[in-house]
Amino acid sequence: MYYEHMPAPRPLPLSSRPLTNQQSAALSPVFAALSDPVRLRLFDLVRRAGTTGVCSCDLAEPLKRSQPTISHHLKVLRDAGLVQARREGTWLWYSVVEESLSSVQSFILR
Amino acid sequence: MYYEHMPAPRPLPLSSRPLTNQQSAALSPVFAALSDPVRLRLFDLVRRAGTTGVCSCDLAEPLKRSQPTISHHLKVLRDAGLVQARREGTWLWYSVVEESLSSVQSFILR
DNA sequence: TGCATACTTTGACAACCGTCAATATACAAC
DNA sequence: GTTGTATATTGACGGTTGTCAAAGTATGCA
Repeated sequence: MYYEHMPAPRPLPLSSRPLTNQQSAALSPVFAALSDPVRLRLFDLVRRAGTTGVCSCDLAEPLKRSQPTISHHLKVLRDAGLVQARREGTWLWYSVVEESLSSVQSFILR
Repeated sequence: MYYEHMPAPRPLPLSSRPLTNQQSAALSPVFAALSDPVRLRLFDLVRRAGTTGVCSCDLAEPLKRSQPTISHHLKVLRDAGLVQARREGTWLWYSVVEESLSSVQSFILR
């Protein structure tokens, strides 16, 4: 029940304090990692591979980029904490880090 | 009720098709607009101003950047469709574009 | 017309980014 | 060891980005 003299609920659950310098400095690299179209598709392909993961050698061809370029982009995604690699013999299996997008999600709903 | 010969439901609601070239090209500018720490705080400040909006002149001081730099960042956010400006006399009132983060949200839940 | 305020554009600079060829490293099999 | 495959690193290239000072544009007011 509502009383007119009470404040109306906010339409969005905005956080009570502005984003701090540290918060934005921690969050922006995640956005930066996803700011390149090739990396977006790369992340999507890795995510589709699920827990099994995907071999980096299978990523260069669909993205039409050289092997060093794919390796570079995977490093950016790794440094941002979005994907991880597990070695199995000669191969590296890439998979997404679960909950790695939670900071982005929190910012959207902030 | 489950039958063993039926496929188990996926743990995440992954889209059935990989991200296309066009989709990633449309999405990456939004991430790019949020890939700078100053712009993240800028967007946050504008969002806090709600439908009233905020005057650009009140944004330079808290972010410790020159007025042309703030103007540049606001243009990036505008070009990405994240914020909009409404003129009122000499002032420009900036406010967020509602639902502008829905594409990011869709990608996260993809 | 002139002046003041709010904001944008221009131009310049260093730093960073995406890309690839070449090279290097890691691992497996022989 | 050597050879082959998978991946990473280096180095270089043009292009982009964040920043500010300076100049330009737009609006309001006298």
